Amino acid sequence: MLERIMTEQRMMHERLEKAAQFKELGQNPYGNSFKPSISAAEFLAKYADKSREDLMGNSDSFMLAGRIVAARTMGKAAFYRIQDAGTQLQLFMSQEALGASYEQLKLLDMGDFIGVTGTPMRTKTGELSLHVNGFQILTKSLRPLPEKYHGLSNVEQRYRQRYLDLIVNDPARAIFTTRSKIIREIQAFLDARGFMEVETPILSDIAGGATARPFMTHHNALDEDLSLRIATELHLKRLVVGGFERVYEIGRLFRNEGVSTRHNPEFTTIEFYQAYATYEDLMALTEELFRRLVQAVHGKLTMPYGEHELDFSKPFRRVSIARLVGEHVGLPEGKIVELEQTQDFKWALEIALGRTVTPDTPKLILKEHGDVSGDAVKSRNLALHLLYAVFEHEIESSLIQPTFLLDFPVAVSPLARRRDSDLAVVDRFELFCAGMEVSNAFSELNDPADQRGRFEEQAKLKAAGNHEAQEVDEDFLTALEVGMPPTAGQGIGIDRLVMLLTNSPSIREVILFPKMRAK
RNA sequence: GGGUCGUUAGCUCAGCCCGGUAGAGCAUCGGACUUUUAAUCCGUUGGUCCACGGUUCAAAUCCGUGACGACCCA
Repeated sequence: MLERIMTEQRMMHERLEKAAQFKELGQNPYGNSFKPSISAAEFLAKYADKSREDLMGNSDSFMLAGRIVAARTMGKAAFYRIQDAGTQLQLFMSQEALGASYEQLKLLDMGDFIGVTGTPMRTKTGELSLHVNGFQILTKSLRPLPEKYHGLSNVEQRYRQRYLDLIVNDPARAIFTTRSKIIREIQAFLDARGFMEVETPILSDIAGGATARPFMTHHNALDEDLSLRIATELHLKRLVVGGFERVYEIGRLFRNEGVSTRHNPEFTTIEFYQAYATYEDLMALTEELFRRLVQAVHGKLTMPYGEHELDFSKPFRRVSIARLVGEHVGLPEGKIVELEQTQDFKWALEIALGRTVTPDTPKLILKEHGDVSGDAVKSRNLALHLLYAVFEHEIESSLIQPTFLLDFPVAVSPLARRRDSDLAVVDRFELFCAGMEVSNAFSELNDPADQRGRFEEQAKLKAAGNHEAQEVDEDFLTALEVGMPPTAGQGIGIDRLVMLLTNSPSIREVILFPKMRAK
């Protein structure tokens, strides 16, 4: 009968049998009464500098627990290896020390959790180990672990059964401990500067604060359609209106778009807002923050990403969109300066043709702006929008070293403050590293009339079929009418930041449970 | 949304071109072994070859469709 059933089921059957045998011996295979007296990491640290001779006859007794990840039986002695919170410890089990219970080793399998008592020792080859004089089953594992040498490399299974990945793949585990550390560093950095961490709604009447298509849902009792937030921006700014002058939120956002190595439908950002600050203040703050993070993760101010070496030690480059495009198409310096100041959208169009993501992108941008003739600000806004499209398609991915991108057109910045000296441009920057946008910041728009106009522009786009455009958020406008102090705000994509700092090529490597198609 | 590649034992993979009884290593199970490090040695079990359809005397293999995944592009 047993011969006919599948391997894994047969293994499970065998392991259930062993669990039953433990019960017969009076040991609960899912008991909960074992209290370790030391962790594996602490144990190893405690005796790290003790030699084999030092430890001979040592009678310090410890209780440790962990999952069995290796077992080598040599007859009357055996070497086991347990993993406790990511640290592995070798156990020396001998018939001499264990007596009759040595036979019960046969009831153990890879993956079981056991509790052991024993004394420190060093083996012939010098490995610090625990000389075990007693053990008990803590949790019987019924399913086999991945293969010990090749481990688990099937990417799909690594993501779907992340717990297996975490058990057997140390680098995967390290990414998530680093992720946690990065978030803690950011919190400490902001807390030390008087910021307060807050939580704002995920369920929104209107999904605003970003250009993205939201997920829709419905509240039954209220019979209301709701969307999941696509940004935390508008709520955080309401809090600045309310007098919390330095706030931040680390939170999950949801955007109903494609899945790729850089996009997961739910992802984490931090947004922070500081009253009486400008985007220039935030550039200085950002440099400081990124240096601190790189230092905390790598212990120095340079770090690898893919084939590149990123250097955070020098002041980050600050450069306008127009200058990068001018350089990209090979304009002489004089012309670049001219392009940075340009109101000549026909010139910009000439440059943009054939250099955008689709051939008709420039056409669509022209259409969006309508007739701008005779209006210097509108013409300049359009020109810079066209150049921005070139940047996105041809230049963005080549910004390897930390670079602040400046002089965004109003058209692509519906929530940012206009520059006093240049009304087509907003006081905004984006930070790029390793070809990725990792941060976006600006002096906030707090003029309710201007904000209403920008919302209305967005609403027009939405009505014309752009699912990513925003709606007019009357409640937010009311808040601005009450009055928001001059403020600067910044958003940082935590997932991309972690990708950057852990040299991970895919966002799925830094999200514990990335979205996979339902099976 | 498009292109390329992939899906075979619990895991890691061969086999596919060129159709002919389903393979290896690890894991499992049994045995030997008191200092191993992917322990070793002897033996053993284990399969809806992603699914469906087609071609054929015969399909893991050739063809088609679909599912899922990875990467690249949008």
